[in-house]
Amino acid sequence: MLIEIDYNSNEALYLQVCNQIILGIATSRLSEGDELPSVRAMADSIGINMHTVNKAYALLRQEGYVKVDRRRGAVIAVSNDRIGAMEDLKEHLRIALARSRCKNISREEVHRLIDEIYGEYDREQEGSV
Amino acid sequence: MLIEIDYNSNEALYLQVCNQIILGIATSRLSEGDELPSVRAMADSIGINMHTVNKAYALLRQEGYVKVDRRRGAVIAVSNDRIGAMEDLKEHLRIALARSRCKNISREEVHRLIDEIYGEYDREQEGSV
DNA sequence: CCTCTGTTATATCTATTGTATAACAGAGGG
DNA sequence: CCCTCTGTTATACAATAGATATAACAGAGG
Repeated sequence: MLIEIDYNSNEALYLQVCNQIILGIATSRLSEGDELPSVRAMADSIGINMHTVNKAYALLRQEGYVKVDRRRGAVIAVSNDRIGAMEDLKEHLRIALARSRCKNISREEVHRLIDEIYGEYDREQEGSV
Repeated sequence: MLIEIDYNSNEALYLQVCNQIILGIATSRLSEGDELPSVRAMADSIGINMHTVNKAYALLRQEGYVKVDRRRGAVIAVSNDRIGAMEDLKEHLRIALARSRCKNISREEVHRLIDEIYGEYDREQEGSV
């Protein structure tokens, strides 16, 4: 899977890598059991340091998106800790929705936006694998 | 309005201040025209440095939640740049929903969560002012 | 004039981020 | 058995962000 780094973004490099892989899983461009490139290969291909990729992989493992074999490297393996994920999402939404509520974005508009994003996920899903 | 700092959080102090004020506006504990304490008074009351509060206020101004008079200090004044707010929300949701989708949280559950959070906003709204 | 406001300029310290070089242990292939 | 690849760890270094501290400035008002 292609990872693209935005150097103009104020988001840390290792988080960009992390998030793009999670997006890859959500859109089924990456599936359970798929192997990620080695930290060195990934670092080479996107032109950043090995340790930065290693930090991203370690975070992905900690958050339950990959498991790591000594030989196979990082393998997509999503743990289903639904309760924790639900709490994390709620905490994020609490502040994100507060911002949009201040800006007069209605609950219905948020619902529509959710559906729109899920639509994007499904659309990307078809053109892959 | 009472601001509470969580020193165990990994969120920056100035962001905690910023977010709690935005939550205050969303729940109508703060209303258009209300004056925030001066940066020095706020810093004193929550036990942090003046510059940290100043950074929070500057960010609130930049994101369009307050205006600043030389004499009155920071005053709640929400700009309604709906388009920008919508884009920001979408960008945040794209990655947040990807995470929850990986953890098998359904679109319907997200919709329910949205309503639940809006319920919290409305409930807090009644017991204030 | 004195006081309060946000703002700015320094300086200092710590933590985070990113890069760099190097080495280690385990697993597999020739 | 050796060579190579894997993640992992240990350093070191530079740059940036976060938080504190002291100090001063200009504007507005009593």
